[in-house]
Amino acid sequence: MSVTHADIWSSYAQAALGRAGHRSGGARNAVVQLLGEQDCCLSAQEIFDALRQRRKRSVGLASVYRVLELLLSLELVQRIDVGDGVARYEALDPSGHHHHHLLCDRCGRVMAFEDAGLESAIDELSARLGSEVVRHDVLLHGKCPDCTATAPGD
Amino acid sequence: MSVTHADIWSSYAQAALGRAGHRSGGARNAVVQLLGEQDCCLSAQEIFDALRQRRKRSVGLASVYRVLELLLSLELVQRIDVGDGVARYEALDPSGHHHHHLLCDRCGRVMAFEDAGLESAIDELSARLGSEVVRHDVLLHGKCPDCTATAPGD
DNA sequence: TTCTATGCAAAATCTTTGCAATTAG
DNA sequence: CTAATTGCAAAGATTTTGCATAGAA
Repeated sequence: MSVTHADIWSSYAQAALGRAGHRSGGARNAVVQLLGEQDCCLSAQEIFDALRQRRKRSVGLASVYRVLELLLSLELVQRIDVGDGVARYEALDPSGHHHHHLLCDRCGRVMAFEDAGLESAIDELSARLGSEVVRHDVLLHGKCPDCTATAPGD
Repeated sequence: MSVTHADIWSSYAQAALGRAGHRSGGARNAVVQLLGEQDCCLSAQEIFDALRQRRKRSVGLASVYRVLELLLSLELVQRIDVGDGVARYEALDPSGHHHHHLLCDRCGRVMAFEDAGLESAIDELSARLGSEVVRHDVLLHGKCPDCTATAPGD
């Protein structure tokens, strides 16, 4: 089996956790592994459900939240809020490479996309504002490609 | 007294509510009036507190939430989520003119800003994606001008 | 008069915290 | 052996809902 993208982030995260003085543990390893495998964000409940399916001994939901909080504090993951009252989390690429999100108002799906033009516009904007900007999130509301095809117009 | 910007949005919102078949009521009028006066977003609790101060008879927090839900469904307001677990709301300008938000990670303040370059980058992006994009939110994380001046670097 | 709007209280959600037991180093 | 990690249950916080009353048209 080859080294996957998932493994790369997981190893990176585990190393950062170790460097920060944290011990290893079953629940945290499982969450880190799962997050590394994702293409887009997951809620704590979704992580809990996914881990419950793949592991014998269940992971506590509280542990999921605690792991996410820890990963957030080390800036290993990012919190995404699409406005439905549920926080979602996704791995942060240490290279700074990142994507943004499209929320489909019809089917509720959250999709990732990238755009170089957007990045440079935000870079210029950051320079213009009298503020130190360390991160940015762009959320588009609309219809995903599937829903656009299925129900064009509205 | 002149016609303020606040009055313009309030009248517009009241007209839209009437057109949609809703009756007038004290709580809703107060929320609409308050939202019209704001330059940036407010949480339900902030709206509740502000109205409690200015009115004799208190407005129920549940009513605030119900009014906000109604205004959202008529697309008269927009919901903003900066990731602290509290939803914020602000009036939507019917002309489409809008701003975005900077969350100060140091003092927690949310500020509004506008940027034409950002808007055109998003317009081009929308055209490129195979999706109908109806709205977009940009959230910057960093330090507001005050905090940048007070505590540069970190 | 009729039906919406409102306030209060209870319920539902999502998230955090307390604590005892487990487990890594 | 020592201290961090974990799971469960309880507590918190935010938002929604039920219901009886007040109020608009």
